[in-house]
Amino acid sequence: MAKYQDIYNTLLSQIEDRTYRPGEMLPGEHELMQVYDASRDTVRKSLSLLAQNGYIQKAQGKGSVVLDINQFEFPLSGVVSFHELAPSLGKNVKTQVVMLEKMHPDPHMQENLHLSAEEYMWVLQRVRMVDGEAVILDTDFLNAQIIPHLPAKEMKKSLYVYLEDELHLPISYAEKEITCAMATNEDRMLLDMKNFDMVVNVESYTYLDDSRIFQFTSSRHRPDKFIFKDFARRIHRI
Amino acid sequence: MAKYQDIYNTLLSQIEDRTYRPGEMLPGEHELMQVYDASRDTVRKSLSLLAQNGYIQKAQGKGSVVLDINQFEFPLSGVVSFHELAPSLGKNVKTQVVMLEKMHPDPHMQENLHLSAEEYMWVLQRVRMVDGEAVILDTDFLNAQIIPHLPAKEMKKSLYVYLEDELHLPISYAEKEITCAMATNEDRMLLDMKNFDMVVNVESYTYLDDSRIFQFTSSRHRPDKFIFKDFARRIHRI
DNA sequence: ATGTATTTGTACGTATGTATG
DNA sequence: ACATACATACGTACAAATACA
Repeated sequence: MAKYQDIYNTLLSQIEDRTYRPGEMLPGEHELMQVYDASRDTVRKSLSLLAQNGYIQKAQGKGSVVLDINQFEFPLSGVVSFHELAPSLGKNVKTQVVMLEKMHPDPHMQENLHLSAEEYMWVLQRVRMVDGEAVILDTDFLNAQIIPHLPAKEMKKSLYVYLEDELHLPISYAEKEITCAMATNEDRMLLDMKNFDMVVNVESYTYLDDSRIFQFTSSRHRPDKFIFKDFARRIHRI
Repeated sequence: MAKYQDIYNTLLSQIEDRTYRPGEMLPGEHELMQVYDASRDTVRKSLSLLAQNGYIQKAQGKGSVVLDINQFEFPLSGVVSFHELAPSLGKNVKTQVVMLEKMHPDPHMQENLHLSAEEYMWVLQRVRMVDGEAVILDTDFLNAQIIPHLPAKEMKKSLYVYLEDELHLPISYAEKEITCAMATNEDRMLLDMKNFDMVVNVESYTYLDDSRIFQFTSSRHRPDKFIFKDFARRIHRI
């Protein structure tokens, strides 16, 4: 763990446990240098990370103020798995594995995962139950050349925990696309759709450190249970 | 313009005009130091910005590879206004101003915009037409203490251009929340809803450099015309 | 209104560590 | 084993914005 990451994690914990409350100023950079026995460069890296992720706002001549956002759950924002954010939902959350198969990709998935027809992919389908209702249908397609084994019992917990902690795969970044779609028969079979006739479809492509794609996921949500929160800084060009 | 921003903008232009194509490597940091007569620190700041925004992927020991995303439009991602992204939609786009009024905020908006009952806010309602169909209903609530005048004719173009170029307001960051909602009578009156009975509602809170909130926006989209793309890097904690 | 101290922003230099080829 | 490239960390200096006496 690099020093600047240590400082980032410590400050983040202190923001989350309200040692530093929204509206309050963080200690200045010089003070943090002394507290953590670090150079200004290192302290500034940590603060920049906090600012990027929406925890603080920096202001020249003033200091860094703690923002009062990020106090709620941040479903789907960033590259976060369902089980990582489940605790913050504070609900009764369960996962049912509907399908787990190794197969050849069809032409569409060959393109999505950059596979040839002879190679293999995993297809993992899971239903997410919140408070006893089936409200999310996740279908994952994984490059089986990168992930040879996928134990079914692990999949009831977190795919990401298995990939990172067991396989030490360096998950790096993701592209996501959110759209609406009409509910399919599969949606109606596997989800408690009530009277809704649409779903929110979140498609994501996940990449490793070396920019290899290893996962494509379609996550279909019942519309009343869907929420996406985002924090973004404005980028001024020219 | 700081040097690192210059380098960022130059490299970004070169990525967009395909001087550097997806899959290709950028020049190494030492080469960029010579090209731009800059220190390594400065070059690295530029590259980090490109990586944050999804244009390149850096890899220790290898270099920086250009990613092939961000080639499409990025609707709503980041803090971007409708008119800024309209050209990338490449469609026939028009805006109708439905309402522009200065009034006192109700209790709900007093809380959203941090206003007292005696202060004023602007309410700006606009319908976005794409290819002749009314598909987006934007309702903006703006702190009238920060923005005293709001000329109606400017609003047919871009609110953000007016706020930044005319008023020099330092727009800094935004929180957004995407949910689904049943279409209201207002939605059905102002939008071409076809047979859809739901809308996608994007609520956003926009802040200035000093963390003052100055805008709350509700943007209601017909579901078949809604798309949101996101790029996110995984943050590893502890 | 002015000057001074404080705080963050930018830029440069140097050294060492780590991953890749 | 070696060279290359990025990552981290330390230092210094000055600029720009802010706060305050």
